[in-house]
Amino acid sequence: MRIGELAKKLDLPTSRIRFYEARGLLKPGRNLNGYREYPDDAAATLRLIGDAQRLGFTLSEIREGLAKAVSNRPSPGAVRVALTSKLAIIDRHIKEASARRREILRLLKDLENCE
Amino acid sequence: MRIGELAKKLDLPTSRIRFYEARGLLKPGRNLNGYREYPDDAAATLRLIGDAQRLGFTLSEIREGLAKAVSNRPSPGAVRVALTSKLAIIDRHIKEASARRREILRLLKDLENCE
DNA sequence: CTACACCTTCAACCTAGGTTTAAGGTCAAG
DNA sequence: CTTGACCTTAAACCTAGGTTGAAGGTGTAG
Repeated sequence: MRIGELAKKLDLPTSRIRFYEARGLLKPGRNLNGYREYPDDAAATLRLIGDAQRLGFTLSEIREGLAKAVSNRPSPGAVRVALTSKLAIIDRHIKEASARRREILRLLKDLENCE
Repeated sequence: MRIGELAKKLDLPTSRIRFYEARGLLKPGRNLNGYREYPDDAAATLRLIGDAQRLGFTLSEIREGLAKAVSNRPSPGAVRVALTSKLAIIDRHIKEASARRREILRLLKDLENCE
């Protein structure tokens, strides 16, 4: 599959797919004419990248994860460590956002009292 | 007060204070020698900027808010609109983070079952 | 007079995650 | 042979929020 078809299938710009490759997340083969040739599972990899980003992983972290996944099949332990540390980050995130939320509610309440 | 003293008082680099000025958030006076001279309330303004950032406002939004605050005293209505729309953004944020959290917990559970 | 701390500006650099543009190669159809 | 769609690369540009460095002025103490 060439890059245009892959991009269309996943509805993302070709530039982003090349960008991920530049960041080391993908390593497509090449046709005789130099065109990138993607295996069928490239779509799944790209979806995985999107999912991981949504879970809060950076492209560097995803690159490392993918590298381990291809080399020596990731140990469930390593995956658990990664997920657990990300969970802690998200928890902190939620706590901070909740604090901001309370603060804004307080400000809105103050505002009511002075109108 | 000069920039160094102000920076020390708030424990932030002078570069950041100049950066905020470049973004239009501060407009200090100048001494005869060209040094920036800050009124006492500059510290409060800088704290306000920090608070607003923590509440999720961008520097542009804060600049607009400060501009309205000095020109024609912000109407409580305008402030409420700003806070309410920010509240909606934070709520969405929290919802998304919670969804990510659940997803990670699910993955961790799956991991337990396959160990 | 010399040090030294403090101040100035402007421009370059940084991370993160991309998009846009320029210049050019490939390939099938008409 | 030309046109158009598709592909290539490198480099520039973008937002957001800054930091860093170079080159030089100011002010005070010894």
